[in-house]
Amino acid sequence: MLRLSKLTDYAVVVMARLARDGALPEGQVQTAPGLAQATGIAEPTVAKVLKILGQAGLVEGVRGARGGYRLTRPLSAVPLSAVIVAIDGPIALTACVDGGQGGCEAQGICAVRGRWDPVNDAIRRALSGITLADLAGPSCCAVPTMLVAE
Amino acid sequence: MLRLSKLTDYAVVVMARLARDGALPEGQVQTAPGLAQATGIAEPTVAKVLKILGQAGLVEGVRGARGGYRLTRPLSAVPLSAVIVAIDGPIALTACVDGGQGGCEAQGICAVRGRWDPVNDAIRRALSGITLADLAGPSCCAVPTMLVAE
DNA sequence: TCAAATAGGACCATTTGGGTCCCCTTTGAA
DNA sequence: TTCAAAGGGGACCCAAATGGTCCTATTTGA
Repeated sequence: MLRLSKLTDYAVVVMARLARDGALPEGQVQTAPGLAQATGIAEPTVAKVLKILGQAGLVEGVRGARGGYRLTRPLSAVPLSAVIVAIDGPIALTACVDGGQGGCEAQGICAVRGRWDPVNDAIRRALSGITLADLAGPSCCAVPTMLVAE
Repeated sequence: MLRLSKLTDYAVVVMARLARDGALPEGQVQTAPGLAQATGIAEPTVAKVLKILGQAGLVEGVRGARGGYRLTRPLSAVPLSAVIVAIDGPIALTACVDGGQGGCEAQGICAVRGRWDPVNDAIRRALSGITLADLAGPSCCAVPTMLVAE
């Protein structure tokens, strides 16, 4: 189905939510449990996503009591591809592309060897042109209408 | 990694090979075992791929002795997206998009609801602009250099 | 009449990813 | 000084999707 992982989906939702108050560096932080409740995503999962995003530098974690997370950049400065790369790894449609180094066993025969690059580039270009601000939209900062029960 | 399935990869390879002789309708057919040997892909897998491609109308199967498969269109008339859709199903990055009908349980909260469509469109556009001829290239019709041992 | 080849579906095993939990470190507040 | 709240990092388990194989029926040329 050519889908991206749920984790990536969650990451987008969490970051969109994160932009609500503590929009930028030095802004107010939000805790993982709080984000979990606000988004309806299970708390351990939110924590996991935030850890990964932190390692990628997309969010900044503040440790200790009264700690939490904040964005390091405005949503408009975060291309969707950055989130995908952070969560899912490099964008490459096939396993036999660059870096694979001996993955495909039919190298001698494969007629399309080395020709996937234009495809990958096209995908990357499409995903780089869309920012999280495009996904969140102006209505992103509206107050949440409800919280999930359980 | 945002990858497509191996089956799709196989399909591209098989179709590229299929274009070698029996390029078009009324052309010479090639058998599944023959294609398997020519591509280095396991024979049952090749058969499976060809069946799916047949159902999608991308190849035409000829039954009976001396049967086989041939392309229904030249590679230049087959967008990559057609193969992906045939094997993997509709191209949609997230599960919560059109048709999902009640998939996401956090509908009341989700800030990015209904905003993935532009992304999906961008991907579809990128994949529709590339044909199998682009992937196979002029060198596609060169004789295979070797066959895999086992 | 037989053999070759497709058509279709059922089936199993493996892998990948989703999700959870644990312990450690940090740090503000009592 | 102590405690509690929160992030950091990793290990672990389970399940769903996928890859891959096989079996049977049907078709058709020799």
